[in-house]
Amino acid sequence: MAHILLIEDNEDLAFGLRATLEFEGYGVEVAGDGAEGRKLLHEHVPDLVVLDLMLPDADGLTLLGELRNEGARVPVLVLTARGEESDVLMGFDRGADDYVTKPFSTAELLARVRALLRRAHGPEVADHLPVWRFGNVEVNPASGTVLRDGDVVTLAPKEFDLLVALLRRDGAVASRSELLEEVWQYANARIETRTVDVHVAELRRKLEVDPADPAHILTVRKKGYRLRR
Amino acid sequence: MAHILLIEDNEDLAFGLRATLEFEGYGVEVAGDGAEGRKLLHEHVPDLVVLDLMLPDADGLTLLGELRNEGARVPVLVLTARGEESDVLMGFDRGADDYVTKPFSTAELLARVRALLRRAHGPEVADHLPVWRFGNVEVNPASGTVLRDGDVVTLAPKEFDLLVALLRRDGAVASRSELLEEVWQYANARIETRTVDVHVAELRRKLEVDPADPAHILTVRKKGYRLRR
DNA sequence: GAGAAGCTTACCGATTCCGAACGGGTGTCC
DNA sequence: GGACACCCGTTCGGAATCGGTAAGCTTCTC
Repeated sequence: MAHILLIEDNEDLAFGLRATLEFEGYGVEVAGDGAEGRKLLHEHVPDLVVLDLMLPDADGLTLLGELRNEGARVPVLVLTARGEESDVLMGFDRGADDYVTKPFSTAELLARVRALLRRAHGPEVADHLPVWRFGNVEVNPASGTVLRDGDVVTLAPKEFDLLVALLRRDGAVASRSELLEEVWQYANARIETRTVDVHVAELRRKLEVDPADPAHILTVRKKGYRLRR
Repeated sequence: MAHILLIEDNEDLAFGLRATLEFEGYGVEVAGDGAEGRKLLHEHVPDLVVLDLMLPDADGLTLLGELRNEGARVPVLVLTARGEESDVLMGFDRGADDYVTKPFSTAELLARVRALLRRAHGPEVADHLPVWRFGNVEVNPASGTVLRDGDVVTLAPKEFDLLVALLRRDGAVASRSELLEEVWQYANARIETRTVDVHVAELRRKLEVDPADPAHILTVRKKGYRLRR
């Protein structure tokens, strides 16, 4: 999993970007100002830095200059407001690898993130784990997040593991004992428990349009459960 | 295709297991004793080993111990007779990944084979089950679904298992007692029940164009039933 | 100590199963 | 060809099984 350090003082924007990047399967750390960013950079070098130039304290350009003076080769993607072209040029001078001007689309940002990661690390880092979709649900195994109609759905850990176990079957039936072994780490499970059923019910409640008549999380009588895309 | 090495000294059982596994789409090699198993293991490392603990010569446990001492990481599924739990525990000590106790059902063995392969190689190796067709019917054992003219047909569990049992015969006749043992797990089936007939009738009703004059699910008088593709 | 997560229990409705019974079909023997 | 024995198809209803779910308990975390 590729790790991204996001240095952004606007809390709302930081929150949204973190969610977006995490959902795409990146590990994300957020720094609220230049000082914190500097600290995190020295703790753990990420695979990519997303840096807002308009920071309150030290300001992003200074940080960028420091980084390059220290010889750090981590790719940096700069966020800047439109009409600050002088800033942008200065950013390139000091070693930014790419930039996007606000307001930008999520798709554009992600495309540039992927491009930078691929340039720096090759496709294996940029093209991370797949995102699974079924119906109106998107599941991101790398970040552990699930979206339904674009909204985050909170799943308990076991629920998430169960969902992934079903997804990994790619439509094949998963028996209760297989699931108990895979998700619950039971050894050689004989089924005298309804645990799986109860958790499946909770998944349906959270993810199905009509939990009583599920369209995707299906029961195969006498055999187990399977997930239809 | 996943390759399985079967180490089993009972010829009848070995024959049956080989047929079952091959029919499921696995490549199967059979060793009749521990020495031969050792030889085949060194010639070509399989994706999975199915090992009967009760071998005549060296005995399975020794072989298993040797395997692990050599650092081989191939998953091993152990077959053992019921009531040999001490053997089983020793098996786990020496590195068996799972076990089934005899007598076991075909379905259970296959489920555990799939589970082990999935654990070791991921779903792409485990779940490449074939789809069977006859007439306008398509049977997908992985997802437990049956299509007729492209539409889903709902089969009861016993009906589905019966259909699979007939398909497994690949056109050969299956006697009522064989079917009772395979699908119904009757011990030594004497036929004083019409159960098989009733379920065959239901299959015909759901799958045949003209149930009264079946084109595929055929009666062989005095012998049993067979499925013509 | 409040809340969340996870598991078990218990109950209900629905499906499935299977024996019993009957009737139709088939082969055989005279 | 006719009668008979046997084999198979089919229907039916009670009983067993299976899965959904609510409720409550325990454990763990913050």
